[in-house]
Amino acid sequence: MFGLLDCNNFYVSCERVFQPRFEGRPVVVLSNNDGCIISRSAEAKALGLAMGAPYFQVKDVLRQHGVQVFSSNYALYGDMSRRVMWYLGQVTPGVEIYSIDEAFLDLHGLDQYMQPYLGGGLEAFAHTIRANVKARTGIPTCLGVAPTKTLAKLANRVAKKNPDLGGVLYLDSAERRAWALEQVAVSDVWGIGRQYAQKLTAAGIDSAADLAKVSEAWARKMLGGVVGARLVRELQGYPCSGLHPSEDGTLSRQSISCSRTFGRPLTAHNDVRAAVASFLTRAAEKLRAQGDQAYVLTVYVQKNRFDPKVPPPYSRSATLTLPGGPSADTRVLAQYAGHLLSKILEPGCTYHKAGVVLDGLEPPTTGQQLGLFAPAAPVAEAAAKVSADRPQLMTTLDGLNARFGRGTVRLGSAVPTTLIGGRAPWQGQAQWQSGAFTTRLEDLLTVS
DNA sequence: TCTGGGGTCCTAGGACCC
DNA sequence: TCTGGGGTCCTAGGACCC
Repeated sequence: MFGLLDCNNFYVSCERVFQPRFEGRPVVVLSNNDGCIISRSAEAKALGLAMGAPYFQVKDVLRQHGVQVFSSNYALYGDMSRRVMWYLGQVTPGVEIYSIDEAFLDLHGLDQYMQPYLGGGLEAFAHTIRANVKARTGIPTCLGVAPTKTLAKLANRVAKKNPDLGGVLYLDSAERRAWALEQVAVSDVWGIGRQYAQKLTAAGIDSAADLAKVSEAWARKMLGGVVGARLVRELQGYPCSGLHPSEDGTLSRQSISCSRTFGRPLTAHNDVRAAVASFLTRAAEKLRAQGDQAYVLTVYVQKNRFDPKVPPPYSRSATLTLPGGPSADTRVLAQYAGHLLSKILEPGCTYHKAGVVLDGLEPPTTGQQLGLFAPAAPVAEAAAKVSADRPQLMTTLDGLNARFGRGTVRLGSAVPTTLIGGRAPWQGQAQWQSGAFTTRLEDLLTVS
């Protein structure tokens, strides 16, 4: 059996843990740059506020109903997430962290085992987990338990929609499974997005139960090949995907990116360059934190796609397989990024957003291979020289930034040449950010 | 004026090889 | 001029996820 534990309205719940006066009131959390709504309390949902709604379009509604607005505070959410995941790791044989607020649990063989302890077996165990997460972290959750991941997701969803279930649904019998499948619209099945939902309803497939009845060939044809076939099999109760435990409570990525919409449109290439250098710095930090090097680097810039005066294409990108071999050195990566950027920046263009992506991630190879396949290109030569010089520098830099705060020590190229209101020109708004209650000493709550 | 950010997996098609 | 079958690797793009 698989469990799927999902935190309810996670970001809103995190804010409420530290400011309980917002309990029972409508609350929303906004995306970066205070752009759109990314988390809503039940009360906010009841007001008709949609997920992803742009703030500027709904701000009157927010004000009218006295909705409490927060800018996103990832230092807080990330830390709360680690606490939840850590606890799950203590009580189950395997945890796959699926996202900041969701985890699959390995519950195989636990039903019999739990019976003598909890009487009700797995179902009672699920209730215990949920209660303990709430008691230890303050975060409310729902837990679906079923023979496949897809059914566990579905069970979780049904548990969320039916408060009488007490936050847990265990699909242990064919009858319960059939009932649960009837409750869920096909568009709400895990793996069915907008495009597929449209195709399916056009074909008269409206519920998850309908989808569970289609033939494999039909699923392959309509739902993107093998993915669709697996999805239907999983709905029928045959597992097609196992649990991939997250080692020591962290997630290891196959690609790492960092991108931002700028706080204001940027025209000066120097500003865009500094922004990209700072995004690259962040991406390289994440790369080293997971103990990898990157072999492939992509840089992209975007114009404003919402501006009718700007013709497509909105985005230009350039990708490079590092000629000097994989690297985790910010200086090396930044040099290549600057080079890639020169290929895609156009004079007189106004940019809205930029980003970097690191791919081809692998652990550092032992031994010195520098220079062996040394490329002739001047950029590569310069880059190789840089990384050979003081190889410990990145470790030192990460140590300093961990101790004294992110950005304490930076590359010169990532430092903005001008500041606007004390911030770099690419940094956005975060008008309503709460404190880093759990990770910054100055923000600790005081109890009087 | 203001519209997020970070991921995964799969398929198709081209280049190249024997 | 006609003309095979299989394999690998890479990239671009689509669809989906939270």
